[in-house]
Amino acid sequence: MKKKSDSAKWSETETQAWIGLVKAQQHLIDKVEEELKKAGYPQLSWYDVLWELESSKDGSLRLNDIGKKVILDKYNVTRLVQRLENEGLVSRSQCPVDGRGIFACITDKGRKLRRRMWQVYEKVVRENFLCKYNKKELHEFRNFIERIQASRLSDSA
Amino acid sequence: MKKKSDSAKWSETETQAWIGLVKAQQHLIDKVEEELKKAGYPQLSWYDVLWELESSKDGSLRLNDIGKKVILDKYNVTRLVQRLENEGLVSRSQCPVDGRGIFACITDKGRKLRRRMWQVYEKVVRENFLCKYNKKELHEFRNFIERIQASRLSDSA
DNA sequence: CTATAGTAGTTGCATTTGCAACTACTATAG
DNA sequence: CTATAGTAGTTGCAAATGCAACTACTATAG
Repeated sequence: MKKKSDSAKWSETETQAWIGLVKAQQHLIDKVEEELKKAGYPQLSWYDVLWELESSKDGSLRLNDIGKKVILDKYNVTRLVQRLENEGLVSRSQCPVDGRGIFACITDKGRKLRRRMWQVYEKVVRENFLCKYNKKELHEFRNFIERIQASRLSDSA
Repeated sequence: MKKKSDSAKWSETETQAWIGLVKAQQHLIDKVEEELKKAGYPQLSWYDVLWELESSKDGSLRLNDIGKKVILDKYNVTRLVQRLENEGLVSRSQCPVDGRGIFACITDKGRKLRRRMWQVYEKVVRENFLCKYNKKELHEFRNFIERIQASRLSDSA
């Protein structure tokens, strides 16, 4: 009557679901990156930050909050925002209420770039992912995915 | 009667499915990496290569084939295998039939490490992903994922 | 056989990331 | 107010990755 951690045995379905998930997502992301580069645009991570800024009130966020939204360590946020600033895509400013805080604010140039990158991004995702499912299926798919998220959110709570 | 690329508008479900997929997978991978590190083991990419070797005939593969299996550019394969060799986890040898080819062959030490890493890896995936679904759901999930893969395979054909 | 194109793998250089230590500020305890 | 702990952001150094140029070999064309 043993039952130690021979949990090590996975069924075919389990393996395929996990490996499939990893490989499929990697492939999709690689494809997006590839197309962005081909079009002469910067990395997806730049897009992510620009997008978060654009969807925020005032087009600005504190570096710390950017880090949470795009899941990036703080030192990487510092540097990414630095690069964005060098390209004139965002501007930085001190937080008036918290002396430690730094705001990044998207510029017009940043907004324009994001919009152009979106053309490429959205096309890849539509043609390689969204188009594979009809409305009902996509809904189910989203529900499946949400279950993983659920545990993530409660983790950080 | 216009209909240019204002494909740019996504439904809520589309957005959530895509963003959810990306974030969920990123979270899962981060979690695996975190636990591996916490346990004092190397990166997931090391595991991937060791696993591919171990599941191959003779425990060996050509660098080129490793690259295809784990989706890594050739220069990264060279270096990753170099690191694995430095740690005594694989050994390298010339391919007898193709003078350009190099084989990497997993060592006993490599097999042992992979097995130990698997303990950690499998636990994270089970507790954060697999456990969210029953048999039937997992099956459906896999089928959803496979559709993305389908296009990937035909790409490289 | 010779020339030419293609493939496998490596390497130098620049960029990006991870880690740990650091500064500067805020929050809490006394 | 002072001390102490915690948070936001930065930076130096090491490791990893991307890119392009390179070597060495194989495959094809003539």
